[in-house]
Amino acid sequence: MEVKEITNRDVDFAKWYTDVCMKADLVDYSSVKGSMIIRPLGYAIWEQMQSVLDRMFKESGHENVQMPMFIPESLLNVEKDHVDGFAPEVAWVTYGGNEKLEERMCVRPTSEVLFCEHYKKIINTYRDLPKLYNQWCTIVRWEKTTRPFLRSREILWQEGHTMHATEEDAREETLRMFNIYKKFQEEYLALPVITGKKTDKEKFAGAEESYTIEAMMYDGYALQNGTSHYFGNHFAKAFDIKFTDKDNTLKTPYQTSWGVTTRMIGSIIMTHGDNNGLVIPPMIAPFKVIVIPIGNVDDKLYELEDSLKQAGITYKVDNSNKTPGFKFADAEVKGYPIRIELGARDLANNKVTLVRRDTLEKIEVSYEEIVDKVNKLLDVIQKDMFNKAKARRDSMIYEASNYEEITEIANNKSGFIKINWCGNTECEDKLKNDFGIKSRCLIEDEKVSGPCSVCGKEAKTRLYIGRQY
RNA sequence: CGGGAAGUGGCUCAGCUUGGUAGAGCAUUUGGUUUGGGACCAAGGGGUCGCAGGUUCGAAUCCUGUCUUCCCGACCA
Repeated sequence: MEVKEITNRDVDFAKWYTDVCMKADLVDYSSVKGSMIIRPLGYAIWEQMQSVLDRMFKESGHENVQMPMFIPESLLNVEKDHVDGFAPEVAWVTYGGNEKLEERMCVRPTSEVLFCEHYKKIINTYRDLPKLYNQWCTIVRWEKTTRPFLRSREILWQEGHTMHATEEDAREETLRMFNIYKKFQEEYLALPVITGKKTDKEKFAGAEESYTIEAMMYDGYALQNGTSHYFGNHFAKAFDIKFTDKDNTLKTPYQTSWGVTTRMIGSIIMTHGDNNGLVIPPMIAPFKVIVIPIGNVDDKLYELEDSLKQAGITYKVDNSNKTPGFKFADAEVKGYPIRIELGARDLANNKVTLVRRDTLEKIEVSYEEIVDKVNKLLDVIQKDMFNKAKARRDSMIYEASNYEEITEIANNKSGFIKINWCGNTECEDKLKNDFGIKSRCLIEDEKVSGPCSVCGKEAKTRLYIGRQY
């Protein structure tokens, strides 16, 4: 075991990020570009995310299924916008063994068409609706530039695909899942996310409306952390999915899809991490506590383990023969929310030392009150992490009412900018060409006052813009 | 996919210019001493130099191709 130096976060943020991924043992590279090996700690974090989200999905009536990983070319081609959006980045299978396939198949980049093909078979009457399916799987998108968790070719995710009898139901579902994502990321991941509708230019290929969860990283860049799409009945029409409604007429159902990926792990790293390494929010931490025995304290250690188990607090013990200093540093790199220093010297006075990972504050408590203090501290850490991230995010949101102001901010600051927008794609293109800045999402709860901050024509809406990963 | 940099024990790197058959630190193993912020002593093990061709009597070193990683850009979750 080795704990290595981490690049300073403020000197080289990109390198710092990679260092944390590698040195906290979250991932490793494989021999295939963009296909990451997710190591035990990284995967354990994903499993935590999965278990919470899966419960939320099931509580809201969804069922898990598993779809094939291959999509015949002709099936992918059924919906035009969809193909156009994904064709450039799909991987193709052309041989089965030694035989060339009659029709090539892509490895799913997303599974809309597979669900539609299946829904066509199983949806006949309004009694079959809604269909609320989800699957946990991997998808493949042949990205050119890849980075651990942020952009890979093989992506571990969850995709929900639902069919509804009415537009209202489908729209409601789109927002329901959008809100579940938002709640999950705020409450569990301690990410102060910005949420809203995507502009037409930025919405999902084939969708009528896309809602996005945008997190702001430490460096002010945005990371799109989840999306929920309302499809209307585009796909249903393209796939000729029909059902007999109560009024005995044939109708086309309405569809949604929504997904989040292991990219959320990247968000946690880049939002909460510091120069000592990873900081995992307690609610999602696979192990809430790391116990570091110092000297011979075996009796008390077994006792402590029993109390932690009884209290349902997940923990690890570092029993290696490294020096305490080494173990402290290692515990910090890996981001355990609380470290318990169980030392002979403290115990002689009936004390132990708790150390918060988020603030590195050391707290002396009596041996008897450990479990109680740990439980309270976990709550405090979770809240403090959210508030700290929110304060930082808020301090990096700017306002611009005209193009000079946008230019000034874009050239000198990092973060999101709120602007007025006329609704034309040309203005988005201009921002992208001039500054590499893209629309994040519409701001629907703010009134427009003044002209479009880009072109000066009449503004229709408020808009968040910002650079992204 | 364009521009740049780099691939040598597990890790970080030296050696390459001027070809002669691989070296350091850390990690690791064993024994011992240690233990409250990245321990110490001693003795070991481990690589044919990303991969594939080529030049040569001889290639880590020169040439070509390719793969991977990092940075910048374009594209995208």
